[in-house]
Amino acid sequence: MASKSATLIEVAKLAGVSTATVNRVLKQQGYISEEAREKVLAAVAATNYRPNVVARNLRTQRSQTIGLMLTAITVNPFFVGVAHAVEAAAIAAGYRVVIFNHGGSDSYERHGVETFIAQRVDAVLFCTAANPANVELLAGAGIPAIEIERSLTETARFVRVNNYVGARAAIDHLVGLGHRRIAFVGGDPALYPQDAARRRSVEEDRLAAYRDGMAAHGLDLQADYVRLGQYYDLASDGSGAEGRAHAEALLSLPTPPTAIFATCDILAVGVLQALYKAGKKVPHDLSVVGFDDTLAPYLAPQLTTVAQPIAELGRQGFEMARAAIDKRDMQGEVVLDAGLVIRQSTGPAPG
Amino acid sequence: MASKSATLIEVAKLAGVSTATVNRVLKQQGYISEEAREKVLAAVAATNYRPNVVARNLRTQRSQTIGLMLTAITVNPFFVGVAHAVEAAAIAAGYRVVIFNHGGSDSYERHGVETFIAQRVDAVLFCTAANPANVELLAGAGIPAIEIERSLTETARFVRVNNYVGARAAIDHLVGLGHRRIAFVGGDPALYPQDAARRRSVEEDRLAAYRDGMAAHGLDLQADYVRLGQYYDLASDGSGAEGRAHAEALLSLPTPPTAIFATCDILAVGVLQALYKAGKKVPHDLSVVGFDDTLAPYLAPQLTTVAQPIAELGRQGFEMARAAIDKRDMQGEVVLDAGLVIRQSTGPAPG
DNA sequence: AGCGCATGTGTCATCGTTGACATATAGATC
DNA sequence: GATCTATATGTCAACGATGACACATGCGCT
Repeated sequence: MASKSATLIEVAKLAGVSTATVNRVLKQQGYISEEAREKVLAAVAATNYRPNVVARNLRTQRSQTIGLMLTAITVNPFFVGVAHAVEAAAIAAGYRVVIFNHGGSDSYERHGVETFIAQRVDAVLFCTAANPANVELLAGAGIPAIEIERSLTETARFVRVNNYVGARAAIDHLVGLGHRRIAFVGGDPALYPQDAARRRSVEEDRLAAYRDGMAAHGLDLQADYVRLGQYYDLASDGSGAEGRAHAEALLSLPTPPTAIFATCDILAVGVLQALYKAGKKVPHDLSVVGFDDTLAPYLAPQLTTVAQPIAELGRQGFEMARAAIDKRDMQGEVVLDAGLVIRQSTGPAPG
Repeated sequence: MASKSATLIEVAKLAGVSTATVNRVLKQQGYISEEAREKVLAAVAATNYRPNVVARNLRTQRSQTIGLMLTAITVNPFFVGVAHAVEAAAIAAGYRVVIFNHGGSDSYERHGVETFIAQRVDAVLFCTAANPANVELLAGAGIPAIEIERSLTETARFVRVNNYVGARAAIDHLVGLGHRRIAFVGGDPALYPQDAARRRSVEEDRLAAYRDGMAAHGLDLQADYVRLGQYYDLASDGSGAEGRAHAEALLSLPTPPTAIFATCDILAVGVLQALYKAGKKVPHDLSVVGFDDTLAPYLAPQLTTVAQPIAELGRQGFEMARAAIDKRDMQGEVVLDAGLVIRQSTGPAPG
């Protein structure tokens, strides 16, 4: 029918009142007579009026939009989970979310942040930032920034999981099953950006938990069993090549491990693929533990893994953003629990 | 520093020119003297000016935003791929994307569409709509709608893959490997919404290809081998329960099939899980083919599947939206090719 | 000199909503 | 009867960018 929505002015004209009255009726604030209310509501219905959010945002200097900067949503389902949780929380609170994937590129991330600023988003969540400078750009524009999972700045609020405790649970589980030759396949601290505040990074935390866990159980640390690198190639589609290579190397050692702790489910998938190819049965011949709990439903055998509370990370991230927008106080760092989920890929040590 | 970006007026004042001149410099249109250009550019840099997109959108009556209505991004990576492709194309063209997941709920989808209208998005893509009425709401607001993958209306432009040809390739491949007992595990046409224009639906196409393919090769159609239902439970996390149940039923038949064609990778994953649990080796004992090519990199064995050109679906969808926004003519329906990708889950028929 | 055209710049209404402010009436209180 | 308060409504200037329109100036041509 009408190819354009009516405006407030048209509604006011039709109802025979002023725009202020229409506004009061719609906002349910101030004094309105029953008669006026009815006329306005009738006019709203008759014209199929819908408020123009663009005009409102200009007038109120709020966009009711938050920016979400992701690393690569197609590569790791972790980002999908975060995006969905943020979106759900945002919609429930009357906000919109605009998503950007930087794919590891500084300059692309920068472009995204500039777009966010031009849009006057009310806050930006990073999961995770490619370059701290891009996070800090926002401060200059008066827009709060929140970091999820990995923090690169000293200033932005930050929500993450307790990587150390989660990783330690994986080691304890494997040791409890009788494993003594446990390999670690994970992210190399040197390859991933560090926290400006020198908090321990994701990679450092997980690796330290492995080392401490082994030592606590009186087990040797074998350099051969520690394999560090990337979690996945950002340019690819998360094909598991890194995990495959690590597992192949481990299998070709004179004394291969009986268990592999991969600190990302995508690495774990590569490990499973290599084991499948080598004819090893999981968990009969080798046990595998992952980290994140992002792919479990898709795998056979279903993966034992350290579960991140992904939905809660997203929700908390949004809450922090809201608090910052409303200028409410909130603690600068929130740490959530990560706990082991035992499924089918771990079993008693062979022999 | 400045907690607010400068406005055009402030830039103009600083540069000692009018706002029109600043505008001309920034838009690179009309006549500008070199001197004026330099003054303006200097003022822009000095004030760290960034155009206010909200104001621009109000003035130009364009939001440079498109809405993307998805079914459930956390359940099926197919939607992730589409979202990412749409986003990439949109950003390259200077558009933003706002995503909404209806999760199968009519009323939630309706709420999303109303939000899109209030935001004055320039177009909306559905992948896929829950209710045709929600798609048609947009026509009333003068906003073009495009359907991706599945069409429920007669009016919206539509991009999809050739499901019939893709499914037929899967059957031909299995027959070529010597399989004669081929089961079909797929979506029930009765459970999924139909096209108002009575084009053959996704489910009808894939099922027809199976039937025609079997007949073309002179193979019996066994009712036991055709298992129809949902692809996955929208409320869950795509855990493969449906596929597991189908595969277990098929394995318990007096004469089980030697190959299973599952018309969705998530169904195929469930099938693989059931086979794993039953101790069947893939592809030695049974071959499995999926559809979509969304999970291949995560699985062991890597899945032979009918690949949808997901990125191209998203790109084309965006192109259609753009054409509609610019009021350019474009064909109402675009059909892309779906082709088989042979990996590790199919092999010669046993025996 | 007079005209046309290319070049360069400024003015200002407009987009639709908001909310501070002004105004008006009726009833209550002193 | 004067003053105060609660109720009810209207006016209008923002918000910031855009671009149609008007107005210059200078050059070349007849």
